[in-house]
Amino acid sequence: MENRAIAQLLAETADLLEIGAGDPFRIRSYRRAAEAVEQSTVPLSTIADDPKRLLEIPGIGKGMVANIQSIEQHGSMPLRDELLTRYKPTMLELLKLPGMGPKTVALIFEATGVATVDDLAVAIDEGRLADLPRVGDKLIQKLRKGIDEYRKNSGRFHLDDAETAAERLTLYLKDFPGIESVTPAGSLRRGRDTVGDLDMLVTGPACEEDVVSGAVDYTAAYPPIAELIAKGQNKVSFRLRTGLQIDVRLLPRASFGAALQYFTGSKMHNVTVRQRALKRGYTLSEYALARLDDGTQVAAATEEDIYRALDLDWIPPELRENCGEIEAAAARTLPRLIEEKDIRGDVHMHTVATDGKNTVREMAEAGLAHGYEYIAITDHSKNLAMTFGLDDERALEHIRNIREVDAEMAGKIRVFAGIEVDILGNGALDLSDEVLAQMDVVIASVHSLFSQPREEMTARILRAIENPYVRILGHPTGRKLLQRDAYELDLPAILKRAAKLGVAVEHNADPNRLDLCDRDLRMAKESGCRIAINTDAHHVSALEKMRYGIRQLRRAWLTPDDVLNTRGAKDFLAALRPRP
DNA sequence: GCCGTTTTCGGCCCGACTGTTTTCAGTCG
Repeated sequence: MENRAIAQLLAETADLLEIGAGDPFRIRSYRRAAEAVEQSTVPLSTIADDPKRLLEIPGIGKGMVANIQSIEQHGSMPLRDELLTRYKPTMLELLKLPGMGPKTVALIFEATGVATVDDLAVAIDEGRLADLPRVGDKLIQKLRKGIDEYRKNSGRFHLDDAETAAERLTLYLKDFPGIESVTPAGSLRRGRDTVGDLDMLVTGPACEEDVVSGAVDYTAAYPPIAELIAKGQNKVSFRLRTGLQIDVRLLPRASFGAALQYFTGSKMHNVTVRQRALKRGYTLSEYALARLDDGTQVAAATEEDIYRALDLDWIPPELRENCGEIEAAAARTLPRLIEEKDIRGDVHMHTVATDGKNTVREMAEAGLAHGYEYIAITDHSKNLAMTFGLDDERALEHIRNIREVDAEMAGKIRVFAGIEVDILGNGALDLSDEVLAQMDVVIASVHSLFSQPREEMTARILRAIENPYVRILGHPTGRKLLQRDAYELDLPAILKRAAKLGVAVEHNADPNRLDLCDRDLRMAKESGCRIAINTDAHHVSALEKMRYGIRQLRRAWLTPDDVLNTRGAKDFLAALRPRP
């Protein structure tokens, strides 16, 4: 079974335990184990009969080894089976409704037998919840609304959309006298590939305790608010029409570092940091790190102060997932993560020759303006007819055009001639080897392979990268975030073969693709694969999207050495698979 | 159920807000 499926079963068990009012610490163990399994780069099915290796994973103990083995053998485990005799798996979707926690799910289920979202809607309409303790009109209205929302959207948002919403809100808030800074925290700051809601921290003289109510009122009056969810002393929560929920906290300057640390998370990172604080005789909250005995503040103004007081190096937000970053910060061995300024070339982009919006020259000038030393023009090949893809003849003409621009731009930026060549149904490529031989950069991309069985698609890709002219594998997972059309591929097998052949894998920085998630990127690195990041730009403005992809690389702990296009033009080409 | 610079038992993070209470439980992040 896939790691993701195993993790799903463990997380499900945690939810069921919670509905059954099980031991909270036991529940946490199941959650932690689910996360550990999900994040593991080793397919657990390959080591399920090796308890020693399973136990090496933090969060997996003896009990979980038995659970994982049972899942591998029977597709479930005793505890889950037992819980499912009492509860129904569909009850788990009820937990996703705002206002519905495990206690309420259990209460409603026991009183009315409601176990699905649809049942709940009917029960509300029939007034069957009216007599339940702790279920008043307000909660029923909230649930009714939550059901509508639940049916409408998936509830997560692309990074760029979240960032745009954050920027707009920032402009509004900064107009208020005494608000000095507005900072996104939460999963946006950690650079998750999608964000569920937006946490915004606001500080300045207007956020001091005695005057903050003015700024709170001003925040709650933000015109685009579609629904005000909560408004308290220093917190405002609301939803925009798009469905994006935003939580705004207004905090005094003196505790800003503690607040930023606290609200950046992740949850597990915070739990571990606070445990460390306790061991050292401190307690950590969103207001300060303080001594346990007399409450004296030790650090609060900046994140650096807080981490330092706990004998830790400052930890980049992208690493704060409790995946070893705290141990590394204690040992002073955090890596120097890759940054956007390390990238010296963008090596996948399109022009008017196919479905791009700008000319070769315009793309080159945009690359130059971006500070790049080189770009690669990689238009589509003919099989993607809807993009007016290039056949052999047009491809050769396109190369001549690119070489001309390259010559004109000499001394300023290099322009490589390339192609994004389509993989056909039998795994062959749709341009001749003679033409591919002329290209500096040949990207074989996983297109037009929808709804094929996993083995079939994997086999096609493996065959395609055997072609000696292929230097980069494009869209290696075919993933499109928030859509269901991602290919199900045997990624470990593909990465292993690509590493062997010297074929690099691309990481597409477009925020609705982000082809490789952080775990995939770690897997690529561990497989010995080379990685190239690019924007797949169809327009000059798309070069800006590089920053979103960089955050995924950072989340995977990658350094400049791990990424090919941190090298200069010559070294970049030399690091690709040698041409025949 | 996991874990160990107060180890094989006894711990396990912290606070705000809401709605339903008449002193607080449940949810959320």
